[in-house]
Amino acid sequence: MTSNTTPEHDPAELGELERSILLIVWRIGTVTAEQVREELGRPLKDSTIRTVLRRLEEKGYLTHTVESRTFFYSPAESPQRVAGRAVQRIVDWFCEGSVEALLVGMVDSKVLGRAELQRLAERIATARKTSTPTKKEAK
Amino acid sequence: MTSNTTPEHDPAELGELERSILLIVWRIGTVTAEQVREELGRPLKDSTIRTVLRRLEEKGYLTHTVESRTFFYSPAESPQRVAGRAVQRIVDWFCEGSVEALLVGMVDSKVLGRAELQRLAERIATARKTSTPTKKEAK
DNA sequence: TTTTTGTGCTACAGTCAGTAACATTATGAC
DNA sequence: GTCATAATGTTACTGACTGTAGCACAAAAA
Repeated sequence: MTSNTTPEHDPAELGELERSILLIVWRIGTVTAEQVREELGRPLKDSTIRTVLRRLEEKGYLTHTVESRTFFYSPAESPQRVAGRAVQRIVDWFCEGSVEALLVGMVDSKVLGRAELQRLAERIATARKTSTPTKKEAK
Repeated sequence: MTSNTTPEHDPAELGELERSILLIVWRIGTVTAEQVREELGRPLKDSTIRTVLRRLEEKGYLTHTVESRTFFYSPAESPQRVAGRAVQRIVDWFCEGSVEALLVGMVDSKVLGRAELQRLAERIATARKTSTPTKKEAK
């Protein structure tokens, strides 16, 4: 089995608060704990926010840099990429690895219509690589 | 507020064992606890299996009928449908509701290639409605 | 009526997210 | 140099949920 240890973080394993905070970071781009606290509607203690930010980093969603003793957190990956992997997992678990089965399921459960699917596929297929270039490095 | 308890089960909130068992039910169609135990490789107590089956039913994944005191569990929904909703959730959470963004993300994170996407879209768009009609009743 | 077989309830340990207090340390003011 | 300030590091508690199972009870079979 070559011990395929590709734990890679697991998008669904996020709690409500974690997700809220992650969304904020994704929206704003780079933030401090204080900023996050202001953005969140809820009155949470400073340490709470920082704990969650740390956990998000441990889980691989964020990275941080230090600037004169202050932590600045940034996304480690674009939301789309995370979503993409999340979907991969769903495909593996529930569709026996078949993306097609998944797409069928999406149509089936009204997540998107057939026509829409085709239209999007078309658009994406012909799209330039200009979409969500999290990093501009060309491999 | 009218106690908006629309928990709707949450595909990602399944544990390992729960998922294993759910997969078995999906594969076989209708099973008894005993059958499940045999299918599972692991040596688990009977009560364990039944507890999990019950929880899966509570969560909405399974239903059961009783036949002369024996429980027969069946899927409440097709895996594809469940997967479809799971994806919907991902779209809502990570892609701000844009399925397109998700598809882009999938392409982006190599879950599927552009060409493949288009091919599948084509196929699905022109497919018969023959896919997984879990229930044919229209409510 | 005794045995068997299957279910109904209850429970306990482990993990994890939500939440936070308290200790520590680096900065800058005086 | 000392003190206050601001930020981080450490640790912890609670509740929910999953894995796992024991035990009492009822119905069917022997």
